Amino acid sequence: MPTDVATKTVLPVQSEPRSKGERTRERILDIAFESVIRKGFAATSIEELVEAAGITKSGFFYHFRDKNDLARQLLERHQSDNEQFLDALAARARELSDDPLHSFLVFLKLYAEDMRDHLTNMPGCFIAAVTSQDQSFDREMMQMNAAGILAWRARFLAWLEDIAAAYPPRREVDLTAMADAVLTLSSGGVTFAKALRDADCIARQVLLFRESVRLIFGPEGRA
Amino acid sequence: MPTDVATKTVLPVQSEPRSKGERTRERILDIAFESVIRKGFAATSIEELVEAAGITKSGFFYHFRDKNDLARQLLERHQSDNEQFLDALAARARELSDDPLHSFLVFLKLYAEDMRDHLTNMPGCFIAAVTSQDQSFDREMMQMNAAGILAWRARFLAWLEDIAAAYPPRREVDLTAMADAVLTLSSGGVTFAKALRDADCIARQVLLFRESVRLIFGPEGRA
DNA sequence: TGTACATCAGTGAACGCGCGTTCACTGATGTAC
DNA sequence: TGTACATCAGTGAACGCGCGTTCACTGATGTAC
Repeated sequence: MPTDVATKTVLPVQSEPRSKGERTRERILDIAFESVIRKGFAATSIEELVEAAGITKSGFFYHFRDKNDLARQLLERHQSDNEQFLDALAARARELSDDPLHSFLVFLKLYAEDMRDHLTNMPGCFIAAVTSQDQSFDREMMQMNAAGILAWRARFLAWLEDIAAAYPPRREVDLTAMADAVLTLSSGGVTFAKALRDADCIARQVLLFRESVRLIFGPEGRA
Repeated sequence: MPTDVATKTVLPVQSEPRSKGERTRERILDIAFESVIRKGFAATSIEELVEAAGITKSGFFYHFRDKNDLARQLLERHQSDNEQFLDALAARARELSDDPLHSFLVFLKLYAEDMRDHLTNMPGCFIAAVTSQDQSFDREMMQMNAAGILAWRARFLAWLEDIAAAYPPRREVDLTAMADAVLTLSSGGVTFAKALRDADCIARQVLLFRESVRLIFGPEGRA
């Protein structure tokens, strides 16, 4: 079961003895995150959040300056969780092989398997939820979101360049597009999976992509 | 310029002399569609729609039973527009070649080029907008949405099965995932493109997918 | 160890605004005889 | 060709509800001396 370790890293194991306020704040964020993914940000009311969290509305405003601040904190936390998640998965993959192509293929396999289990806690879904409501947020939010996406791109692009150096593909290939593909597939896959109520969709997209990575860089794709 | 024809079919050329009410209704739908994609459905208010359309709120309720009815009509129109769009593109592609693989590759090329131009009027974006707000809609909406997606899948799956019959791929390949990929890429691509303000993203994803279709079924992918 | 004060983590009541929705009415256009 | 009536495509005013936000206050916990 090589996925066990990766699986656990999705929820960072922060067992720090946080303060009461901190715990409440995190609880609100948890509830809000789930609701934003289910219904979107605009359709998520503060009233329902505080009811679910067991506090009053004023309690909410003790932790968040306003609703936009909630969005900001939500995105911030999601991005750092995601970074940790990717780091852990990539580290595990690299641990198993020094070869960049091989470890990338392992990474995609781990990623796909993880997607199968955690529909909610996924990279693409929150980005999709945020982006699909673009104009409701302020510029800062959109810049944070874009920056997060560019970080994904940079991370995978570097990896792919390593691969391309070791395994020069026969045909010219758009490495940036390949780097973007992982997130694109996740995001589109979540949409698909939600609409069809079939969590498997994302994993299958990732595995299909994995297959084409293998074809592009593998012996079949080379001269 | 082989895309010219395909391009025009995005907006069905219905020049029927529609009634005044019909024109107003369509105008509302146009404005609403654009706003839903920009901000999401919940964040789109009837008030702003009627102001942009130049009528009063009561005028809106003459054309739509309630806000959910607007969503339903929006999705209905979008789906039929999309079907026409795909039909036209597929017909054009098949016209150029009898070979299923070749015509599919042509189709993807036309599709990619079309995506480059029409960020707004795209397949994936509305589905993403609708799906990301799942729980705000009634069951009927979600079933319509799922049905539309399954129609996409069926259409492409049939095509891919034709291809696989003519060009048996060496490795076992998940044809359903491939069929879903077109829409997944579009949907994820729009999210990506919007977040990064770079319309090219989608086209590049589609072209990358096209490359892997070529590899999977092409001479490199076969025994 | 006890007291004074400060900070934390909220409560409770009230606010005004905008939203979706309703309802009685209307002027323009279409149809029957 | 004119009149009576019906339908179309809306208007205008009002509704109540829920939303995000504010503000004065509070009981529990932490810190200084």
